[in-house]
Amino acid sequence: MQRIDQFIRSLAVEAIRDSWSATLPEDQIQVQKTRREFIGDFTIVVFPLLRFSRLSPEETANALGSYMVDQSEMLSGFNVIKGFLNLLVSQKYWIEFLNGDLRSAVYGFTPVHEGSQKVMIEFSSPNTNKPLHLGHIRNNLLGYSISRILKASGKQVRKVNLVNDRGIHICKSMLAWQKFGDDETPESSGMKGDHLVGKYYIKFDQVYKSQIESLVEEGKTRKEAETAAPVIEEAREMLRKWEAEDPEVRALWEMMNNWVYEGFERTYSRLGVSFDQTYYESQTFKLGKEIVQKGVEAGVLYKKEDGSVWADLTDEGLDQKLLLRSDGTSVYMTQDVGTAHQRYNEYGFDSHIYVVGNEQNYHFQVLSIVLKKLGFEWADKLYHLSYGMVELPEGKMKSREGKVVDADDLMDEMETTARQMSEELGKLEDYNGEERNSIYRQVGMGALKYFILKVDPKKNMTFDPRESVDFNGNTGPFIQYTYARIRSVIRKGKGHDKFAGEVHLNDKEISLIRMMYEYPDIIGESSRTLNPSLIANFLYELAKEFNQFYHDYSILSAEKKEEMAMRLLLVEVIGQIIDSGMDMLGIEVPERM
RNA sequence: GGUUCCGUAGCUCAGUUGGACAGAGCAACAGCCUUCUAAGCUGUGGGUCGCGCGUUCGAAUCGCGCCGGAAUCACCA
Repeated sequence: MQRIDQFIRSLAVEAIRDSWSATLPEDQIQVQKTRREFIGDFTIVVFPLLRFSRLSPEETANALGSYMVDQSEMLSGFNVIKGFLNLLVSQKYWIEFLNGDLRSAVYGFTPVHEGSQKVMIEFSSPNTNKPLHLGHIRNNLLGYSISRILKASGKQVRKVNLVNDRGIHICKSMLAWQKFGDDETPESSGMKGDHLVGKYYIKFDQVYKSQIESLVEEGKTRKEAETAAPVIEEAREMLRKWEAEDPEVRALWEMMNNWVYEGFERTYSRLGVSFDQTYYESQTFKLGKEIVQKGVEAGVLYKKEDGSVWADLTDEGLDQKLLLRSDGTSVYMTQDVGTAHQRYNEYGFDSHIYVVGNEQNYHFQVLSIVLKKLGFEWADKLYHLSYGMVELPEGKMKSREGKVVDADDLMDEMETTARQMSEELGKLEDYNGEERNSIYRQVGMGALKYFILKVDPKKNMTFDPRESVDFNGNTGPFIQYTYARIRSVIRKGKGHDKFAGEVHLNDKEISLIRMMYEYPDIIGESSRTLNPSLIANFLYELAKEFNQFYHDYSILSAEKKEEMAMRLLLVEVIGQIIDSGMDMLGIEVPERM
């Protein structure tokens, strides 16, 4: 069915040509939806047209309005307030739209086919020395949701994870376990593997700090003490052994990493995220060296006397960036050059998104420039989705001080709150334990996910635990509740939903249809800007509008049969959109709650 | 200091390409369940959109300059 806003644009162009002999492109016509406080569906702003009409704003709007309403039966009327022409769309159009496009289960979605654009998206990217925390949750939820949104807008999406499984930080946990662990394992301690390893990471830090203090007391400067503390020297030694593939160190490393992976797997599965492919840094950290060497030969990079390789970025307003250490080993940047190259060759992406916090803005800025310098024409296909930090009401999270919100604990807490709330309301008493638990899980996770995804990714956000467990207002459970209400009505209205199209829509009904009319644009915009919050806020508005409708009008005891059938259809498609929209946020919706 | 990002109600956040008196939720107060799920709905109060200048018929939105905050500028990742 023809998009009515497009139609309005082209009709307006026609009107302007006929009335004032001016030809202008359609995108010059400003069409917006009419604000709530005025009567109408779409509004044309006529101020920009005054130079063609050479009339007052009111006269221009009136002339345009009467021409357009005369010409088309899709428009049923208009009114003019100041320089704004408010157009009414005919009942017929909205009814056909409801009975046509909106019925489709894939309304708003663009199908993916073989030739569709290929997008690779990297997210999560955890370190294997400690469990996941709130910051990782934002990363994972964003990455996963964006992958869903891209898919919905017709992209072939490949989700990848890059696990940072090697380096000095891992050695710290390993060393502390070796020294103080007494062969403790996840089995023997009953701890989740990632938490167990994290415990030794903290243990290392405590010992390290106390050693620094002793050295400072002995008269060393803090800086000296930080490099000379015995325990850090041991960790460095362990890293050297790791690099030299010392069998003992490698065995320990593998054992502890596997504990972590098992723990991560549980956290991921609970979060509902998954990957098509997982890369491990231990397998990719040497990549990029050859490319950098070629860059030196080609003269776009330069080598210092000590053998280290650098990129000179002063042309770009930046400084020098190291790409290979003097001992010939790679740094993070080198590795990313290598993995990007490898991924492009293997997958041939049209775009590659890195979901990484804004603390790495500089890194990705440099990465693009370096790749461009090296002559890769796909350098501009890389996109850093830079999201803001998650802060607590009392300030920043500090992982070494234990001032973090642990991912697993948080999920537990959300589910517990959902359980308490539900038990208080007592709505699921005829469900068995398993069914109830499933709903507590859905609601708890829905609250958490929505709370995080409703915020614009690029902004820093404050996570207030008190606020996050509030399930009223602009929250995931509010939308889930709306869905459950809808499903309940649908179940009761079965058999009364044969809608023929002979009906008069009231303002609330039109308003709902008009909101759903926008859904494809919302998906498009959120895909273009990689911003799930647009969908979250759209769903909230829709749910709120539905709840008002639900309060003001009866569906199952509508006056006429045809009206009831229309309302059942209307409500069903609202439910479908809530379902498909929440699915893009990675949130499940319950039949009951 | 350089670069990037942010500054909207007491708090948390919306506000597509500039458009009609700046919107929600939470918190506070007052109402609405013998009727489709009250995790809902309705109402009241609450703002110099950080400040100033400029562009424009029109600026929370665009430009410049300040003020305030965040991140980053390692032979760490």
